Amino acid sequence: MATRTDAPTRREQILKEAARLFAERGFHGVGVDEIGAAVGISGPGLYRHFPGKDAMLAELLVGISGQLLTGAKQRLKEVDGAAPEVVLDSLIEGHIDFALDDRPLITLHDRELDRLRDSDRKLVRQLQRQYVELWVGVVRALYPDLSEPAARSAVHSVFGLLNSTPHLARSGSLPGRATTAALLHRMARGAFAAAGSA
Amino acid sequence: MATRTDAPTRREQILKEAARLFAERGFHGVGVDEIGAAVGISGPGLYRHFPGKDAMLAELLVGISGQLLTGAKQRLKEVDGAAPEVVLDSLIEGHIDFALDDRPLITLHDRELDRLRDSDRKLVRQLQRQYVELWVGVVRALYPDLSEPAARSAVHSVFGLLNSTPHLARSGSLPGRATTAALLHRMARGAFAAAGSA
DNA sequence: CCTCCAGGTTAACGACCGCTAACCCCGCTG
DNA sequence: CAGCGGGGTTAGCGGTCGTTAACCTGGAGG
Repeated sequence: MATRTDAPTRREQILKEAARLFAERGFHGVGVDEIGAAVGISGPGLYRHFPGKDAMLAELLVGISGQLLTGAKQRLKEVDGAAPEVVLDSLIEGHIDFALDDRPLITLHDRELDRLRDSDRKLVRQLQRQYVELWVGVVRALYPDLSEPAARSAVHSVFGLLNSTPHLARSGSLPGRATTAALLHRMARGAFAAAGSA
Repeated sequence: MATRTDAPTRREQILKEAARLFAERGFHGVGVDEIGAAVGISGPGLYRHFPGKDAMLAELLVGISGQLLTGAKQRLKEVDGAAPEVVLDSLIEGHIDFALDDRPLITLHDRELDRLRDSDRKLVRQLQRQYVELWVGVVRALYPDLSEPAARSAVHSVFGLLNSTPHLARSGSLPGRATTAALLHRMARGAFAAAGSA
């Protein structure tokens, strides 16, 4: 993992603030002036960096889906040949890291997809589908009795479980990141195990 | 359960269609004209039934939260004194029924809360909190080793799991309502069990 | 038969929002 | 030092949206 140390570019600032605002108030609920104000410039100045408001959302959603997918592929390669439990644990860990570190993006990811242009939406959906199918393969390797539709449903449901992190913030004082991550990990494993014992 | 057989009133039609549209395109993404068109009247005719667009959303969200809470209380009364497993199963069953039968409402429920007036939002949050606390009590009765914050996190996460039903529709042809419900139920139990074995 | 009202209609207003136009400033570079 | 381009600014246009105003209509009640 090549951790960035240099200062974020203006584009990156904008994307980050836009993600936060979109997650908080919805795509249509945020004006370009607010996004500009959040990075210290005002309104139309954004158009020096993006062709339009839609483009920001598109770049965010494509970026998320791509990151999730390539991260998962990377992890699959790293643990290549290991037992299915190990592979699944790695996938779960990766998803939890993402859900805990980029909550606004996780929120956007399944909330604002329909606000995209057709071509962008197709791309995002394709990336998402690949990500899901990757999980489905691993889950079925671990629980061969699970039918493919059932495995797919189970994967989607576990995503729902892991992506609940934004709600955890609001509720009572989460007891430290590591503890929360461990709890989520256990629950995901437990959910899959229960799904597998048809 | 007193099942309704009489025709739905116009108000109810409007609420139903508004829920569907809000879930599909977001509160700000739907115009009053579209809501009107969905029930066969046009635009400002809605104002004979609601004081404004916000009021529709408010009534929907308050309604959902209230229904979930009173339904759960009802179930608690029905199985009063039973073993904790039985009580939890009943809660899970109720939530799954709701998630499968009223997907648009489930979607709205955690997506558009911030679009409400302060007073309405407070009310909804209070109802939601009561619902959560009711679950937390049952979960902790069944898994006494679980700390209260952990139990609360677990409950929120299982809600995320159960509320993933809208995503199941999009993906592959869910194999019948009963099968899906059974799968979700098993997974929820498995997730709680895994959370409980700290 | 007249009245009235619930429940519609269309027209239009005012606010807001995304985006463009026109202009400006400043730090490079030849 | 001239020029120029990246990255800002403000003013304003065009369209959309929520809401109100004014008007209409069919059926129930006295």
